[in-house]
Amino acid sequence: MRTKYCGTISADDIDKEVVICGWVNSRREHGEHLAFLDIRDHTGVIQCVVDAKNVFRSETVVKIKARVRRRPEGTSNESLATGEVELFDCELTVLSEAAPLPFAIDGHHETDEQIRLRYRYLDLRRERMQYNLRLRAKVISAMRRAMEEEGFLEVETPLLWTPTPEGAREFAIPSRLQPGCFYVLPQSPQIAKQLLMVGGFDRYFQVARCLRDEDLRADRQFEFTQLDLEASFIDEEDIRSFVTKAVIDATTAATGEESLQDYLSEIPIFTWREAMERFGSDKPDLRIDTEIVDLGKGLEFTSFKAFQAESVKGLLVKKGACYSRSKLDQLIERAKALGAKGLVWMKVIPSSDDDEAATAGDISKGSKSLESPIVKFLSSEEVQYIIDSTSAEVNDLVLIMADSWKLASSVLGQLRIENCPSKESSKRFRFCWIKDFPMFEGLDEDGNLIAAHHPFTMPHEEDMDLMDRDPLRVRAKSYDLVLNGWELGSGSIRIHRSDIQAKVFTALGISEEEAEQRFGFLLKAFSYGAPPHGGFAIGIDRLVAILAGEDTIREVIAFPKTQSGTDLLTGAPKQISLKQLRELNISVKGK
RNA sequence: GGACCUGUGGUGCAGCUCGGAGUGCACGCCGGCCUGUCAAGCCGGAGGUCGCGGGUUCAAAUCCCGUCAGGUCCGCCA
Repeated sequence: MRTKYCGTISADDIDKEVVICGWVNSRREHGEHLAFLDIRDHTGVIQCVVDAKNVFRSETVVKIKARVRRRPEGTSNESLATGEVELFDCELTVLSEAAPLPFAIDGHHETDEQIRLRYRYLDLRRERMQYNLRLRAKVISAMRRAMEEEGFLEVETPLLWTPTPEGAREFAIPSRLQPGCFYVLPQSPQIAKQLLMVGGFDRYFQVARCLRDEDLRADRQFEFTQLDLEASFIDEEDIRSFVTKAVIDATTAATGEESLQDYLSEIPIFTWREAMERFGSDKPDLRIDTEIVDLGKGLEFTSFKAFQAESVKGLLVKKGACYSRSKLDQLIERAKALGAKGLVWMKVIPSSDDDEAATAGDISKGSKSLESPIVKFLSSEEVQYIIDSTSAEVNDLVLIMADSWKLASSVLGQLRIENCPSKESSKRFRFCWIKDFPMFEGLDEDGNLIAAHHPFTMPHEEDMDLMDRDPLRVRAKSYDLVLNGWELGSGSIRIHRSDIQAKVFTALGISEEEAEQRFGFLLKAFSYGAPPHGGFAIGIDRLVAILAGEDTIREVIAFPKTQSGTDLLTGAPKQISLKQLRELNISVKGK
């Protein structure tokens, strides 16, 4: 039907006849005998010279047979890739007329997301979505290639799976042939891929759709896509190297910048404990340089009651001394909203000769003064210690929290993200690994431990003896991949020995009968010779969103749902007919 | 389940604090003019349940209550 894409026509085509197809992007009329139509396809735009009777409304789909010529002297358009040439002698066929559009395709102003989603097919025509979805395809393609180069085999697993009540809420699918019974859509192919390991496919991967019936967020949809992988006879480092290759290849393919390889290939690894200590988060944003500082040592014997806590930590806010009193009050409120009892601030200001404020105390060397509601409760050594530990300079602000280790860390970690500037640098993509997560998160109402991951995660061998004595200190052989403060994926080495599995089930308060009922088929599979194995899953939507510079994964999904789980384009979810319900043996209660 | 933000011709915004006639800007749409524009330009026109419901008031886009939709977040997401 066509011989050329619009955006690819160049001076090389001058005097040639071409046939193009596309949408009317814009038109400029100059009277009866001269008008310009810009025709657009996904490659770009080309100007066609026509007469007025061949002018059609924007977004009309046309086919144009025409000749290419150099534009007349002085009329070329340098801001257009095809701006040197134009089509003339146009034989124009209207393939499909367009009604006036609800919003403009050319993105000169933002359109409300609600309207974009209602007319998603129009939104998809826009450059932003064209770019994002093509970027997504590049990323997935690069990942597939990376996995295949490492000897991984792509295997599909069922969407209609069995309920394994744990973790995320599942979507249930009623069975027509087995009345009253349900399949569920998989939260992830976790168990299926472990069965593939038992089945001897020792390197598996899949671009897998996962489904979780949980509340939606900017980085969470009901359905999302993972690069899911699992391998046998490997250790943690092997998994990290497979995943590293996949994400670096994907990033390089997406950006086209080979130069990124150098810093990307050295992904730092933090233990969970270390990440919490230094960044106050298990998904630290490394684009922010500032780290949380432990002040426990120098304040060990402080007489200031509020600082007599399990943990005292400080956060330096560069140039923060200019914060107003109300801004500081907001910070304290924010800390309280995050669960803190309080927050102490300390401004470092230039010392002045007529310094007489009751709240200000001189520190040594005379160049710095402090302004803080609590400085009078601290010794000058303690104050100096805080200044030195945080490397605070004149015009900086120090935030200090005394609380439990976990709370002090996580609250300052959140304040770090909200108040400390991230560095503008060439290192746009800051990956890191977090490993050695705690095996258990805490206790539930019944006093049972709560698994931090799924119950098949292998504990560290050297922590096995803690399982009975101090289970909360047991570290798991699990690892997360983090990019710019987003959790990109996680994985673990799995338990393949029944004695360890039994211990973990016991710790979690899962009885033998219950384990048998929930995962019996998996445990049975493990009894017939299961290889040591482990794996990982990378959130592709999140990765692509970050690579595309988007704030939500909806921008990299063709047809996403709203926060309340509806599809504004189709109107789903909808009621189904009584006939359908009868076939499924389902009756619906009124609201 | 909870907190906060948004909702004004087809689109994007202003108007809301301090109530006074649906007032304004840009784009689009319709008609006219225009032979080198390129987000063309010029002239004219049409287009509104100010999300919806209630309340306060002589008077509500504006203040109050409720509700719906969209978003951000908490809870939730092994």
